[in-house]
Amino acid sequence: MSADEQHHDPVAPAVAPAWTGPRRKERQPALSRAQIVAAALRLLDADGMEALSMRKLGGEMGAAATSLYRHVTGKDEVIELVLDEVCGELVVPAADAPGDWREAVSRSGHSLRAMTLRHPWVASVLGQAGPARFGPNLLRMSERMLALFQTAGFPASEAVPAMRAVVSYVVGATSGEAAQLSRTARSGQSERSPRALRDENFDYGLQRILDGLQARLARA
Amino acid sequence: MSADEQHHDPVAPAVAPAWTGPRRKERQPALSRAQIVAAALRLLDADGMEALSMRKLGGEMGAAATSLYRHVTGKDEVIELVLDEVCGELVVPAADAPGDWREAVSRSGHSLRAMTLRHPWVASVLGQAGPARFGPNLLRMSERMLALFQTAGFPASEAVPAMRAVVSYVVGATSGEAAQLSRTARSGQSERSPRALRDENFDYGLQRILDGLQARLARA
DNA sequence: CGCAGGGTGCGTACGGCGTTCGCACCGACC
DNA sequence: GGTCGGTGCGAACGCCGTACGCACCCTGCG
Repeated sequence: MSADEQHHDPVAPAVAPAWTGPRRKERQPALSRAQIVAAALRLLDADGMEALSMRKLGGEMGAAATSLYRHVTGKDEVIELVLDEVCGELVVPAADAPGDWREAVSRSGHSLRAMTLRHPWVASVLGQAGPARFGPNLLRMSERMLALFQTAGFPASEAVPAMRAVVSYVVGATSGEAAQLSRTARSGQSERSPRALRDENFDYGLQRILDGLQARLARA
Repeated sequence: MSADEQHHDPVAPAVAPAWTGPRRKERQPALSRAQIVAAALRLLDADGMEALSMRKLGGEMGAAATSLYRHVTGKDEVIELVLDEVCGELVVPAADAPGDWREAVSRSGHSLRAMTLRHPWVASVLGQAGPARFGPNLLRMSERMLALFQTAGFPASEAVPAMRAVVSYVVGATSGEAAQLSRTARSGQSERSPRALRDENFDYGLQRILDGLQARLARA
């Protein structure tokens, strides 16, 4: 897993040497996997899912669409890679003391929501088909979150459903928010409901779920 | 709503009368809004979201793609209409006695999940962008469900977030299920987790949310 | 120093998509 | 019988994802 970890600067044009001079055209410096992911992320964040096409993605880095296929199997893989990239922004506390689980899960849920609202296209990916295969970042976050429930004391048969309850709520709630957000963004007008109220409503549901899970845990 | 209920056979060439004889081609019998919705539903249920194109939809009823635009503004409207059509399958109990709210909400949640699993493409619509405008069926169901929370005794400021909590969970959980389901269906192999276990896991999360909401209600 | 060979960019092309436009035709109404 | 609104549709436009093969460059070897 995790092929290359270069990643320093995806745009740096092989800086200094005058080179032999590119004969035919401005030869692209690299066009690597990492650069493709960075460019795709730029397009997605700027204009959403429908703005991501292989042609535009190539254009974003001054290359032709078909060149991308040397580095990536297809559009699906690009989306998988970008999704895993932004999953690196997630913050899931480590499972230390059993007593901290509620606060830790709450923070994780808010972190997932915040990431999705920063990158509203994530909702389309998560809500629609879900990732076919989990990337390393997403996998790591899932395992960390599951550990939270396990060390909290949930029996083996309940840890997974409990985690799924929280994640499903966050994904469902945030998908709706992101859709509404990008719709108002497209139509230009200002938000209908202020941010503070949306935050509050989200937290209301999350706390009710945690209440239910906590009660269940106490009864064992 | 529900313009005409002909529908007998979308290919039948206006059976009995010799007619004057269709001069140029086999003239289609009607091609109405209701027929378009029915044909779209057939395609979607059979082969999922990616199988719905205006050309295939036309072909399904023996017509050209462009003919559809006489009855429908575009593909988006087709999807809106079909979504609202299946929302007619939802069962949301009426808000009678305040004490029945938990059972009623639970039934509503299961009904939404069952409908979505019967029509897995619904998850793509709900999870991705959500309906831009609510159709009459969806609107009616939303109002009925909100009434459930209001008569249960939730204060005005909490009824909406409480409902959203339940609906968000159901949508999020079911999207994941539907995606996994259609993925295994496409790849041909049998289901990885048996139906009974999936039902159980879904109900676990739903009951925890209801526990949390019930506790909140009791504290007021 | 020359040359083979693999990696890489890209032009072309194919099939499909949503949608627009103008023409041809039908039934109904005056 | 003539007109006129409604309707189906062929052609076309500009997108899309992707397969294929050619041209080029860099590298490593003799």
